[in-house]
Amino acid sequence: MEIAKKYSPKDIEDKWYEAWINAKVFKSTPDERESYTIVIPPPNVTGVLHMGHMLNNTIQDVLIRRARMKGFNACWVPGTDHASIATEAKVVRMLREQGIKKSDLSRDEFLGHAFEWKEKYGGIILKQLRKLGASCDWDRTSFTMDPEYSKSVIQVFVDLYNKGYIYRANRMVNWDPVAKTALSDEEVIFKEKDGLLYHVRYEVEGMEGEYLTIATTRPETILADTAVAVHPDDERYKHLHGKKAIIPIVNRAVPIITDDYVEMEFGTGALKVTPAHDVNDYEIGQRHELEVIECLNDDGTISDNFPSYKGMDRFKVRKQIAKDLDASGHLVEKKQYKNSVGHSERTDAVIEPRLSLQWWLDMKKVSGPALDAVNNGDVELVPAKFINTYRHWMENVKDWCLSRQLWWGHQIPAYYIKGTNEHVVAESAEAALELAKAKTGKKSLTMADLKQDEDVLDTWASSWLWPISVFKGLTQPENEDIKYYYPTDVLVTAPEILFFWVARMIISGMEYMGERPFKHVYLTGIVRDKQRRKMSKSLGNSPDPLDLIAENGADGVRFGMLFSSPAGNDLLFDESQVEQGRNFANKIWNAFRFLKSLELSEAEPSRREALAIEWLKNRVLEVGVEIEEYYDKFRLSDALRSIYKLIWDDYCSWFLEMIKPNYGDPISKKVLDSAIDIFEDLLKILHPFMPFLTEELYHEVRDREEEDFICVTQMPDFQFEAKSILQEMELIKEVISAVRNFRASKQISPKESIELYISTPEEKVFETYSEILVQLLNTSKIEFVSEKVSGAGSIRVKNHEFYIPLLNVDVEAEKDKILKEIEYTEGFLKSVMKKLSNERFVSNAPEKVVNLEKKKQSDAEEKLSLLRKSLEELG
RNA sequence: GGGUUUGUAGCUCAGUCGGUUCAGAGCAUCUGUCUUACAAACAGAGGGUCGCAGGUUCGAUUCCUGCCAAACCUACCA
Repeated sequence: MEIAKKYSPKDIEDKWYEAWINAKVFKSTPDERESYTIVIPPPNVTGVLHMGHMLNNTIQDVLIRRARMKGFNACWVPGTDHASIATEAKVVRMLREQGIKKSDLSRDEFLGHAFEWKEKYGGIILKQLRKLGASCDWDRTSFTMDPEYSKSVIQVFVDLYNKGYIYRANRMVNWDPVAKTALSDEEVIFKEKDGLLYHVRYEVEGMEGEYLTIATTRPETILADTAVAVHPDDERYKHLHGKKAIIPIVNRAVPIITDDYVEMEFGTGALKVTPAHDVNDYEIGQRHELEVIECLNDDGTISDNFPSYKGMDRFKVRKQIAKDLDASGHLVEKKQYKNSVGHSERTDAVIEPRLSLQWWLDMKKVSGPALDAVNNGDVELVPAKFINTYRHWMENVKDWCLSRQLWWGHQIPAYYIKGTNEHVVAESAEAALELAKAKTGKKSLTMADLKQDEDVLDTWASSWLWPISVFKGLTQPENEDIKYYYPTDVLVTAPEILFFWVARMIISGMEYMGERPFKHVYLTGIVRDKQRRKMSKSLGNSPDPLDLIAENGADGVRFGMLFSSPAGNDLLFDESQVEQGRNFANKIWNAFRFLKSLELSEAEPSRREALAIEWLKNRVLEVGVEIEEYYDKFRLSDALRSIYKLIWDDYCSWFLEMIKPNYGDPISKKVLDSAIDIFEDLLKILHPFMPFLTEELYHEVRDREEEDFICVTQMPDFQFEAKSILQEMELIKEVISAVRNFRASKQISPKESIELYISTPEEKVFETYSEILVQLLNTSKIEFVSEKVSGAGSIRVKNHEFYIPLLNVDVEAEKDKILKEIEYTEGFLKSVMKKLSNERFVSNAPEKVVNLEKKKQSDAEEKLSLLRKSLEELG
């Protein structure tokens, strides 16, 4: 049968993925083997595959496939996150397009639409992951709003509440006026923005003509000012202490207060205080018991209390008020000013600090064990440099705002008792009713007297349970799965969500399982383009992963992603790397084609063939050990690089050339069998990185049943001990390169055979390998000599000298070459001698080092005499 | 502002508990070759005062200090 000249992934990849799924090879159930577990960082249910996912999931797949082949019971749990804000926003937009307003719907109606949307469009990303070859146990696919998962989220909330860790309080929160919800600190992204710093003067009450000038970036909040603050030691303003200032526009008199928070050097040294709309002002307000006036609605427009501006958007009002202040002579100046402004992670809206009543988790109460777990290495971060960041965050952790003013999510299980200020927290309405009866002493209470909190929980307050709840560890605490799979082995995720998610999973793991949720956290880099720009939709610099796969095959893309991305380093994605992967696949394909093309003979292996096989076997062991070490350190790109070179250089460039029969000749069946055995080992080693190609070839290179999959075979055992053949072959390879180089420089065609004369103290070695030299150098004759051969060019490798007869020997060029070598060696010897004649070196340096220098000396001297002799012989 | 990390060939990165084989790899570049598995290939070659300046040492790319540059995290500077 004719085998295609080029590897064509598209015919092959879908075929094997289907075969794997049908045979359920990725399915895992607890058994007597040791488990190796990875839980996928659940992508947003709204998500589509982007390059970041590709990197992330390729890494997970490599780790899980390798574990499977190392004899572990490997389990990779896939799933999606309900992503409350992002999904709700998407559903609201979809409804709006259909002419439906969210405000016209009841909660249940809205959720009905949302679930419908989720069923229809959600989880596309999981289907896309199959194209990548992800070997997930799809039967375990989880969703953070699955009924049982939800139950565990509520269970945890109730438990934390009962422990006194969760409380409800009116505080400054990060308000997203577009999504109309509170956000946690982690959901706020600060961006440098060019803005204006307005200097505005306020008249001092009772002192006509006396003004106090403040500086602000937000003149619109003037409406809600309730004080002006100066530093207590500021001489400029001492005469104003205790007076009042009149706020322009609203003409309200507010106290002039003193507070250390004010920096004298900044702006004018006077600060307008707006407790309702600024975090610091709020704190100042608390210290001075200031009135709190709100001027903004939850959507960022001016409230009805200020009729002349009511309903205007905060940014429009800023300009309008600046104009009005200018008109009334209160605006002193406007300065260009750069400051960092908080934006919503999900909607990109400018965050409005706002006072509101929310649920909070007291992080200090729960974070201790999680900090220890990382500090003492129980949870290992890879690369380790992230430990400091983690520690810093954990040591300064702030309370977590848990509630979100949304519908899509887990509704907070708090129930308010009508006609009272009381509430109860319980896992169900029925339980809540009982609690309420007990609390109020009123047995007559009914469901109608309870009203559940309208808000839902922050998404991360459900995904922080992921490694536990995908195994139902909270709802069925003693079940087989949780006992078997928890703790998981490695979490692969992006450093961006170290606090959002990783830290919180460790917290919940320690709190609810009393044990780390994972042993290792592999933090990937960010995928950037060649110019180091982050890949993003808005920049349009991100290739579509599915297109890439279609063009180059999943194996090629996987190779491209991992070939140059050490843990923790950003990945500068370049399609040429994917091409390199595609080329590599093709190279292997062609090696396979070669193996299949040979005619067979019954001959015994020649010495050349036997040596080649023996050498390669040892080489595979040597590199295999190296690869194992890389895996242990999660250095996947180094592991891949080693495999790449092992296959391309050692197997293809050297080994196959060594055993290649003369054109038209058959090959010994025994030799081919060995070559195929080793080829299969190489396929296994490569399989985690390039699963499709290796599966295909594993089935093609020898006849196999379809279900005899490479992905569930065991890795070869790498028991390596250094053997002399490895060193000797290195020397032979070096000689071969040197002779090829010589041929190239003399423009001798590879077709033209040459004679090779060798002058060496180790004739035996060259005698042994002579057949390999003949094969790879196209020599017609190899002879050992002790004298120079006349009419020949010469080359030297270490202390071996080689002569190759030439028709025209350029004696002068030969001399030049030797002179240059002499010059270099003399210089080298001189530097060695300088060291050795240094009294302090000889007496201080370790004996080993001194001996090495002495060896360098004798080697160099030997080489010099060899060179000088050659020079003499040339005349 | 605070903290962390990084600076080695054109690019992406290894490496050094200070001392042969230490200045490396892959890609890119250049030169030959359509050599009978593979031109998506083969055979070769060139390329770096290891960011800069000091210090410690017999010896520093490797340790220390300072400087310069970059990246990331973090912070309320109106």
